[in-house]
Amino acid sequence: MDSRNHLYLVDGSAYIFRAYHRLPPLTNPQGVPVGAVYGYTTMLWRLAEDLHQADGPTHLAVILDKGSITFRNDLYDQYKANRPPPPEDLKPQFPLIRDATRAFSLACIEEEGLEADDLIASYARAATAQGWDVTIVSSDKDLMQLVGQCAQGGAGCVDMLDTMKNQRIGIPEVVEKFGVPPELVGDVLALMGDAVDNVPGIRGIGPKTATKLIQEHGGLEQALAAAPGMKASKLRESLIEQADMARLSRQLVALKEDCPLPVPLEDFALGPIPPEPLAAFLTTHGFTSLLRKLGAPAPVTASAGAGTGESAASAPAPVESTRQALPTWPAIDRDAYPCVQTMEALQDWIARAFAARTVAIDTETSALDSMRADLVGVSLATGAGEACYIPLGHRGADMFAEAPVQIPREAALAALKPLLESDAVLKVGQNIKYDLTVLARHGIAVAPIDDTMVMSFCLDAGRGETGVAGHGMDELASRHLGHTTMLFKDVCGTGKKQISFAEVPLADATRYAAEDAEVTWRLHQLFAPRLSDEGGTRVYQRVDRPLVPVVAQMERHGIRVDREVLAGLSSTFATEIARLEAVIHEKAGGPFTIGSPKQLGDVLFDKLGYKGGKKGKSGQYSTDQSVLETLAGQGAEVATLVLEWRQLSKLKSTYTDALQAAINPDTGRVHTSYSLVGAQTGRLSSNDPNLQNIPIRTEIGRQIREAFVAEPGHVLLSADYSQIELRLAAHIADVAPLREAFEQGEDIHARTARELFGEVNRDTRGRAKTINFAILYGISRWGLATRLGTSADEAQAMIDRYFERFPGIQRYIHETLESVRAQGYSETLFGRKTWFPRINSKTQAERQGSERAAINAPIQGTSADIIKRAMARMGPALAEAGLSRVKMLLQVHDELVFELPEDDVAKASEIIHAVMAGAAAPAVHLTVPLGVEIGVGPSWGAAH
DNA sequence: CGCGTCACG
DNA sequence: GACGTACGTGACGCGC
Repeated sequence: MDSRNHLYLVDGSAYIFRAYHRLPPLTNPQGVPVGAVYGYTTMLWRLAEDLHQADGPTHLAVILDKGSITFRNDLYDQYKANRPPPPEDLKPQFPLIRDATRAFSLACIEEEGLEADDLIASYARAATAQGWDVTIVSSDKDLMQLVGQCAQGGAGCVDMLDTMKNQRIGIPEVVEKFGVPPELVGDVLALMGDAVDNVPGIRGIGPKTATKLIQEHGGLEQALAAAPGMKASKLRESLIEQADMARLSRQLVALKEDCPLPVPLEDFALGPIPPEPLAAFLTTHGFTSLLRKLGAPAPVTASAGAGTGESAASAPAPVESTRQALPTWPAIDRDAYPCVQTMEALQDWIARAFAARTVAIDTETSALDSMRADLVGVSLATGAGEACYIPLGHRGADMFAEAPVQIPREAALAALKPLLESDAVLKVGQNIKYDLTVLARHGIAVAPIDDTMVMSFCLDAGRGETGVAGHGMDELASRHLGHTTMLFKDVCGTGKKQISFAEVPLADATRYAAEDAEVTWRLHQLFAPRLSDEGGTRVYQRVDRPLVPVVAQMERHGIRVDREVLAGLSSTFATEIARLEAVIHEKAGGPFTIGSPKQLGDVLFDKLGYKGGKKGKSGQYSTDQSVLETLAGQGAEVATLVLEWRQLSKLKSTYTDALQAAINPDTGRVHTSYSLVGAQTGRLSSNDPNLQNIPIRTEIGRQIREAFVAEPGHVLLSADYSQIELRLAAHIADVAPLREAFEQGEDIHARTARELFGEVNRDTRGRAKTINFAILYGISRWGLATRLGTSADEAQAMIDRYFERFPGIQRYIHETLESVRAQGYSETLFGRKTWFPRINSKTQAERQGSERAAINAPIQGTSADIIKRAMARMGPALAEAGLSRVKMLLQVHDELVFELPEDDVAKASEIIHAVMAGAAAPAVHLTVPLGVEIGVGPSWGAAH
């Protein structure tokens, strides 16, 4: 047993910010928000529990920030100037953090003019100098500079503990994160800067480049000194020009290790924790299950609700039950998984899965495209530490090596099929749509299913510091399980040396694949109760989960694309592009790369001397469409030519060339992949290729839609919601005149024009249309002014007029923002949440951006919910009408595209119309009708 | 890899 | 008073 002293330094301020964002907005019995306090309290509890462990704390102190002005502001007045003020419902929690610390009878240190980081650094140094070990409880990257410090004979060691991820951070973890040892972390930070603390760094250098430079040169000063000798580049210039900024940044990120210590180290010694003050604190705030653990009787009244406004049907459990229920699993041991190579072993696992009733599955394949990938193996997980890998298509490492022993693929799949199709066993996957598609190609219809990626999306859309919380497995494992997964590149490598999963040795493949299944299983255990506690059940169960197999089937159907039509367009475009290029070069007085905005800007504004060039932040002239149109309006023919060149280049490279390459050789069709978690509002997104942005607005682009065709004897049917977002705005904001107009089937923009201007003509209708859209997108007078070509004052007058005629809109905007500011998220009519972590940002642009997005999200999101409900119902409705030959192929936000036999058109139109128009009911009764327009034709173009 | 640009709803 | 910001996406080419 180690008798050395071990000091724990808790970075309290950083912790509560993270706890605040991760935990639901709980309140104590007095109605005071305590979500972050609760998280903090449980963290202290867990640390206190380690008190008797061999490696546990002998001394502990909580370090807090005090005030906001520190010596760093003397170095750089902009330091932390971008920091948003804490959210309103976090502010009252700060003093409670001190209360909580005192309740545990622990030391709490804060000093004016010093950041918590500096106090931590100074205490860490003092402690290690005396030979103590130190653990810093934080995940702050600045503090990673302190890790290690094991140097001078017998002195103590420093590591970090991220309690949220339950992860120890030692030298290897720091090297993994920064690519350099702790003593060089400050140099990397100085180059990359830090947007949150407003440390400038060097513009254009991010984490990758910063790490590379420090690795190569061994330090900041060395890198700066080497700059003049580098080959001419933007990077070289930046390093030379901004060297002083980098040096300033280096000072800002340096930790002050010689602060006077306000309280001597010895005073942090831990003894048994006196229960009385703690019990009183827990009682006051209604932390009942911790009270129970303490052995005190829980008061009956102390159950604080989550206060999310959910209906009684999904009444939240008592305050901390969600967190308290966190299972205590053993750490993931990826070396312990069996590789299933015999039929007997496989049958054993199938039996276990039937008994468990829930099995996580993951398929391993040879490619990312689920329509082209070959199945290489399947992994299963039935519990913590219970996972296996079943190799099915592994090869030898090279042409001379024998393939490893495997169950023949078809035999194994035949054995798995009853399990995967059994109603009695829930199959859980991370992005299970992929596995559904792969297995469907082998005749297996996997059901019923849950998807941890989609569950995460229903819980946490928009969450996370960047505003975009990832929902990928590696990120979820790290965030929720504190586990760092093996990465695909760890087993297959990257770039030229990348190998197919089929060539991975079975031992590695088993570690990787079975771990993924186990992680998925664990995530499912966490997410299922969270969904019911946090009110996400409704939208997950009723909207997104049913959609998964539907979308998988749409992807599998794909759409027929006529290669000849595309090739013809490509060649026409190529000729015209070449002609334009010649003329443009002639007018420019010499050749240049038209596709380079940089070169084009120089040609237009420097060489040809046109006026009106504006350089942006990057020092480059803007040459976007609006700029070129302005020039063209002033008679610059070259601008017109460039616009034409741009249009054709775009169409050729993005569509007519790329779509030909996207035709699947096996099916002869194009299969997009939809992301169910791509858009924060709940919309789908489409990729590889994106079939949601096929041209339609210009005649020349529209020709591309002619290439999307039906099979012989069939037609394409396009059904789209007309003005769905405006209709929803009229319903949600209760705008009587707009509702009435929709009921009467009036032209909605004309009606708006009549309300705003008193008369309807081409001009007023156009302006009204612009304003209607501005409302949906979250209005700003400047934005509207730009679109209308008027002054901001006139735009403001227009907005005032709009609010006056449609007071419901103003009320909606006000109430939506109030609610998002207080709760942190918006909600659609069907209960889908979108989080806006920057809604209270101090940076105006950031805050206003969030506000506009928050105004738009309930409308765009409700529209997304409605079409998703229609999609989920479409298959059964068509089947019931005997229309099983009708296939749904595409979704483009407010449009569905079907392929069907010509004979089915009349009957199918009726069903499709009914399903789409009625998709909100019965969950939501809309006070406006949903209009659906249907078109039919031999091609997508003709169906519009 | 970051940026500018542009295709869609 | 200014921010050449109206919301949400994905893909391409350029230049490093």
